[in-house]
Amino acid sequence: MWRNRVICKAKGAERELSSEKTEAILNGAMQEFLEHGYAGARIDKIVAAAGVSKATVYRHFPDKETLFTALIQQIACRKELFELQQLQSFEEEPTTFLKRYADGMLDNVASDPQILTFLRIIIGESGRFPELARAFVQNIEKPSLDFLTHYVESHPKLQIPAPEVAARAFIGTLIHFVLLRDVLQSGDIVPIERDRLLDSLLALIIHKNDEGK
Amino acid sequence: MWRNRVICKAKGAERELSSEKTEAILNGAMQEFLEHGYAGARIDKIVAAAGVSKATVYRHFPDKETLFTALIQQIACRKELFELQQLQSFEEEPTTFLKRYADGMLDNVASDPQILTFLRIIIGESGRFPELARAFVQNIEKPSLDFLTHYVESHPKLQIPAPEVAARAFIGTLIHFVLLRDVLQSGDIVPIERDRLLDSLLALIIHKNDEGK
DNA sequence: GTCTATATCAGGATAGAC
DNA sequence: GTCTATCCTGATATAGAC
Repeated sequence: MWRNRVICKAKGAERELSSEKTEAILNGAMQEFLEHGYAGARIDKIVAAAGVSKATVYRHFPDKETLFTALIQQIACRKELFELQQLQSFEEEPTTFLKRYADGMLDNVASDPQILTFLRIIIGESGRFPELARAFVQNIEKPSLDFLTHYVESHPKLQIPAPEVAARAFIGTLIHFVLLRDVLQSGDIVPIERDRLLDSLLALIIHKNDEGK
Repeated sequence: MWRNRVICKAKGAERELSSEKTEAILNGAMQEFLEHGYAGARIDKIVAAAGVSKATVYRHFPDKETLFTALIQQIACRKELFELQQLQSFEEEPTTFLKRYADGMLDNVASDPQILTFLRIIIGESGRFPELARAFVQNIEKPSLDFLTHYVESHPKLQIPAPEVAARAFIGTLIHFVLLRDVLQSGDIVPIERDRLLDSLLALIIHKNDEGK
């Protein structure tokens, strides 16, 4: 079980005015920011979606940028959205577990439109909002890498020479696949059968080149 | 010089009014769009950077969106920017060649701020401009994947069971590394020594688990 | 074809009543 | 603390002279 002390302090997140309206504002902001990005988002729309007045928004958040930052930080801290079942049982075959892990990523995470939009924003705004990108890596990417590294390193049935790199190759290949297929919507341009990718990838990682399966 | 028979047809790109001004406009647009994204870019700034009047811009491009599309498509067609030396000599050791290929990606591509910004835009706007994302995959990603697949598949010294997957694992791991380190600027959060990553990655791909190098 | 000048309007942010 | 009504800057896009 992986309890990660998390960096999740948005500029105005500690303040709690009337947390009811704050919730409504953040909900409305979520739709608008995720759909149109930072610059493309319109405060009017957020106001309409939240069902509050514009002045109320500005009483809770000093400006658009702070609201955006608070929202994205909040999402980046909700690890449940991304977290895959990390209950490792060492009795289970590594391939079975890793396959299920990949399935979770490809089926749950990558098929959720909101998550895809969130990824687009995090990456797209990473030049202007590096803190948000870093919070994402800290809270989402790093725990996954650490977990997988620890898994392949300590599973009794595995003898991986470089666990850290194996974890990166595993996740990197999956992320790249999701990027091409789901984020960039170009799966048909570089097609590959999903199960073939997974099986061969696991063979690479697990390093059983002579397995007769 | 860029004559690419490629899927590179922006809405108004075939028209050539006075290609001198067009060039200037696109140059100005490049700076502004890459720096601020689509919605954040200001036509006034483009006009100033290009040294033309606003009316001239609108005589060459019907609207902001068309200008943006034409620009990004144009960049996505300039494969030289991304293309790594793909001169395979089969006399060379595969590890040597692949190492150099990775070096090119990590040192040239990923260290060019303009390319990083371009990647942020392509991904960030892929929800609203899927054609641009697809042009990028078609012109940049697919050729790389095809080339590497062909390479590992036909090199006499290699016996890769699943060349397509090996190519994806190789590129995917590198892209993921670049994404974390350069795009998201979080290399310090998930640190890994670059040469260790490359060497171990190559060992994984080449599948020489018992090599005594 | 290109410019100057302008129409038009929408965006973020605020004043002041309640 | 929340609303209505408003300010004002700055944006895209166009009209009309040269």
